[in-house]
Amino acid sequence: MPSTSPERLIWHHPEPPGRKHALTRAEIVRAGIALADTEGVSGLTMRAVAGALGVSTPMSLYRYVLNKDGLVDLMLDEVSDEVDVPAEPGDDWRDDLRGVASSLWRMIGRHRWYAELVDSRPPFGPTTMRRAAFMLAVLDNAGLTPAVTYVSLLDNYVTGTAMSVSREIAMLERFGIGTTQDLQAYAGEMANDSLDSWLQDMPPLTADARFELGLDCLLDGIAARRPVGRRSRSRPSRG
Amino acid sequence: MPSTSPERLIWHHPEPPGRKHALTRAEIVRAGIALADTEGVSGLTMRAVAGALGVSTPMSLYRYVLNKDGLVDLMLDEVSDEVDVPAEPGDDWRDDLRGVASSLWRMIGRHRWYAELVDSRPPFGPTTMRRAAFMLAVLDNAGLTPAVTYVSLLDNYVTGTAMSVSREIAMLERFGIGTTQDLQAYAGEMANDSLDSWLQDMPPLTADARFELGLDCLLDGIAARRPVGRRSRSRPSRG
DNA sequence: CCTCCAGAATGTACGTTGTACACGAGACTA
DNA sequence: TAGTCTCGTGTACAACGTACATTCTGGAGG
Repeated sequence: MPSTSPERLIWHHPEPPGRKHALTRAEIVRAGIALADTEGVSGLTMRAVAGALGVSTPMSLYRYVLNKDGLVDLMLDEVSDEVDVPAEPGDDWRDDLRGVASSLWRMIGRHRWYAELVDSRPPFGPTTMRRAAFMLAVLDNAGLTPAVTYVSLLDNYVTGTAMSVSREIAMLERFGIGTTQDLQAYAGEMANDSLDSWLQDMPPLTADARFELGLDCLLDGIAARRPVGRRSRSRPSRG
Repeated sequence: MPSTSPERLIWHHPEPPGRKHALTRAEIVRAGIALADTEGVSGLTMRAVAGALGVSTPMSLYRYVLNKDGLVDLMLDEVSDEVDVPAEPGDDWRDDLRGVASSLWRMIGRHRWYAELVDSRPPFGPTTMRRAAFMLAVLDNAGLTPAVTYVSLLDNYVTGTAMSVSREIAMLERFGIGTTQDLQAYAGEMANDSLDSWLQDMPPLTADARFELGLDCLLDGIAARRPVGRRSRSRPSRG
């Protein structure tokens, strides 16, 4: 149906064979990650990455990473490798899913740009797909279906919550709105002022605690949908 | 703590008093919404909005909407008004929350750019806050705490799921990846090929069905945390 | 050693974006 | 009718991604 020819993805472009003093794809990706960690998404420009590598022009990078989207894809997949994914599902599917989701959550805490960028790119990196495969196996072993939907549900929950936290941080940094009083100032001006009383006892929950709470809610809901009398299901092994 | 002076928000800039042949803030916002509906976020440029209004230069708009972020804030709040928010909580907190979340979901379906933009802006529009106030009242009446956390949880779920769907659509449009076979082609190349067997029975669930499923999971989890023996709680009324 | 050439880095340039600034035309007030 | 305020315009700039042509360089063949 799409009339234009499809865009190219970095996964179809292997790194060019290196010579002596050449740049490396890994080096560029590392520099991009470091830059995004410290300067945020808006600081991640091709010129800045080139500058961080001591290279005078951004055009040098294009040989290695295809284009900026390619660099972003590689960065996303690189930090995805920091997520702990067991080799095999364990005894308790809840523990397995909680573990992966929490590890992803902590990774995003170290790389806040991840949540902002992941939704704009197709999630086809190898480590991302490894995580998905693990979660699918866990759900499948537990007989929880539709497994693909649940994986997407959990992944979206983690990144969505991280986005929400990022927005709160940005609100504080960019608009100076952080305290309950600040919020009341805004709320009082424009909205139903019954909001005030709720904002008064805003949750003292940390971001981590809110994350855990929502994750438990989701897992409860998934558990409630487990077909009765169906403890596990085995997959046909493939050659 | 922030050293730079905080950015200005549109909510502090009332519309300038109009004269005869002047533009209107509402007109500009409508044009922006129409443009984003048809062209997507990338098509939403100040020049394009000006062009759609028959105005020769984008600078004309700046008197009315402060800057592009201001326009986006106004657009977000304008379409938020399409969400059905009852005046008062009803009998069943689940129905109330489901209703608002579903209405928000349908609104985002009509304005896909909403999910992409809402996370980048502080949610201080009047209609957005009205929705939050209603959900807080519902949760509070039902004795479900921490209410603010649950509101954020539900809102994030809706927008996060919409983002996920948007990404799938973009994948189809931009990369030509839509069918199960396409996905397998990518998965097979780079990842654990046990993925293939799961992708084979990818969910025939529609986006709407997936949304409902996840929403029910969340509501189940929230219900499971309701303090026993605590049916409802009344708020002190305020002058 | 020198010569040569592919591979690597550079410099220049273009189109697009948001938006600052100064100007001029039109409409309301006196 | 004269003056002032409001509003739309035109020009311009910095920063972005990146296409293209050019220059540099390091290692192989003589």
